[in-house]
Amino acid sequence: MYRTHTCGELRIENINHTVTLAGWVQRTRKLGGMTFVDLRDRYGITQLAFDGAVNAELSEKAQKLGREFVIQVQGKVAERSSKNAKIPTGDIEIIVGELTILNISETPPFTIEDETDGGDELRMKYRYLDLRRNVVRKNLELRNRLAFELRNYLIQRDFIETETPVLIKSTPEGARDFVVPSRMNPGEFYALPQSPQTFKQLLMVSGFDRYFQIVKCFRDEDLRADRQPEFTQIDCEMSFVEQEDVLTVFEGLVKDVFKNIKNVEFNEDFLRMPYTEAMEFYGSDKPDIRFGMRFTDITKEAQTKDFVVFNQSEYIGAICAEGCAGYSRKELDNLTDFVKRPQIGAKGMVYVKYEADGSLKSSVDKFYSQEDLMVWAEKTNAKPGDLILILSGEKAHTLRALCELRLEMGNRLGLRDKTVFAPLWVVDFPLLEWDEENQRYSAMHHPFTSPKKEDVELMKTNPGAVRANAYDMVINGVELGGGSIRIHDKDLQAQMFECLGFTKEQAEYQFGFLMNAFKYGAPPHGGIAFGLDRFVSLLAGLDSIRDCIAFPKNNSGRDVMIDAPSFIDDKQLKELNLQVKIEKV
RNA sequence: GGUGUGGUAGUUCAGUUGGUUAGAAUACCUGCCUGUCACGCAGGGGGUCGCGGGUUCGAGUCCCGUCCAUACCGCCA
Repeated sequence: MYRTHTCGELRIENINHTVTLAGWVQRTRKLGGMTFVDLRDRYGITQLAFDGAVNAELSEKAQKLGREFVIQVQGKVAERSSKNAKIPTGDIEIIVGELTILNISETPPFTIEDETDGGDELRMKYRYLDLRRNVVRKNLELRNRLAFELRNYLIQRDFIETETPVLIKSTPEGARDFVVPSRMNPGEFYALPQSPQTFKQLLMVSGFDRYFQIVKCFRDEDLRADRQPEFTQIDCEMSFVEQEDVLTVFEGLVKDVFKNIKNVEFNEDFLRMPYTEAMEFYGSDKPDIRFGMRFTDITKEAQTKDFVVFNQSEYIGAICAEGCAGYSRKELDNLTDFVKRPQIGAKGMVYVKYEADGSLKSSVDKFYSQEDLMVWAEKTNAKPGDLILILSGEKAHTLRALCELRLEMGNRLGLRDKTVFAPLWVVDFPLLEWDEENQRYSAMHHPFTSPKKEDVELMKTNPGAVRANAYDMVINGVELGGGSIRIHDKDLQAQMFECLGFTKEQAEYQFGFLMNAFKYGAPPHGGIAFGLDRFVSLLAGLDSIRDCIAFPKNNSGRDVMIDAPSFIDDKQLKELNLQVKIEKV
């Protein structure tokens, strides 16, 4: 038996017990005669004590232990003469009688501490060492807990977890597919699923009624802090439901999870915000509503004088930053530079300071009188002491820039507290969006999303105006999940493909199996999928989803630990009937 | 594909206007130390300044190119 206890469980009650522990050497402290070793495992740290006066040979052996050696000790639990209140096992130590080195270790390239000295790149290369650190392990424990709570909630409500294939068919819609060559079918490729979308719909046709799956999905697109090429979804689908039913079940799930894991209770129903409202007042389809600072459209009020910049703008929008009238020229310049960055691309920023004495001072005083400015102040609900920030230009761009400015001001004013959670549903998304590049409509959500009944007629006359039965769950500006009520009628599905510019033949080639299934009694159905990685990082307050994934990819989609992707040898290529044109390095 | 930031000891970083032998902390090694717990004290070893080219009497520092990392934009139904 390697151990009788873990390194986190011995307490004062265990005094005089003879125990065996095994773990990693966190650190040794040599004080001449006495030697102390911190022994670590997943559960904690226990101090080992060696007295040179009692057993010189054993003490010498202990002094030679290096960091991260794997050892086993047998000894007696003793009360410490000087206790350590910082750790749960701090009242006791092990007076070691036997020491076995199970494995030696090279000195690790970074310290295995909560505050490690290792940088991100190094930690990824030695991820197995990084995972020994408490902070990273705790993220994975939280992930496990979340998955448990989700399964628990869903299974209690008759959802069946069903696996769907990973080797499927490539489709041109949506994200770029990862593809896998088929050896037995020369020249043909599987694709890895971007989501199990069509399979879960087929399960509804099969009568499974309530399905879920915690499942890996794959998208071959550029990465971000919150985007990995393979990521995990909580994929769900239900039959005989309308939008309201889906929102109720999954609002319940989110509430349940927050209560059980974070002890956070949402007593009110989640806000429902139409897409158009989110765009108009937050410039985003995933607004962070932990704070206000909604946009005010002052286009009409601002186009009253000879200020050419405003007069040539399609849209002029303002936000009111409470208590910021005291901002210095330097701070305002800094904000202006922020919105002028190429990523945001505003041409400039106009400010109006509503001074404490009630006067108004702006960067456009040359053009506008106090009375003019007061109209803006009233419209934005500004009070003395507030600062009004104004951006103008082409509407969509300006809304987006204003969104960034609002979030930046939220950060500066400390309004984006990671321990506060502000959930909402964004609803009534457009069914389609115009794709400039391909000069056609594409599905905003996906091609299986149903249009609102009252908008179906518009599909022929004004497709861009059709609203969908689609919804996103957003918390703190993070799109946690999204879904829709699907099309279950083969004719409507055919019409949708037509809207997307598919020929009948293309639709048949890509999705014939689905439309075929719809011929055989498809029930009304809909569902939702949550991003598990984003969910965990939201709960843990992480900046990147990488920190809650055991073995994540870097910014270029590489696994720097195993060094993937990599070239394959000529024999493998030949079997797959593939030729690679790029020279191997 | 684009923009910004970074690359100097095992590691995290500093390095002034281009100027002597490139520093600190930490880790590592040696010695001392019987109640430490981020132990302490003394000493020591450790550098392709990412790579290539250029300017210069002289480049870690300036210029050009390139690679890598990272955040964002495009992209991600």
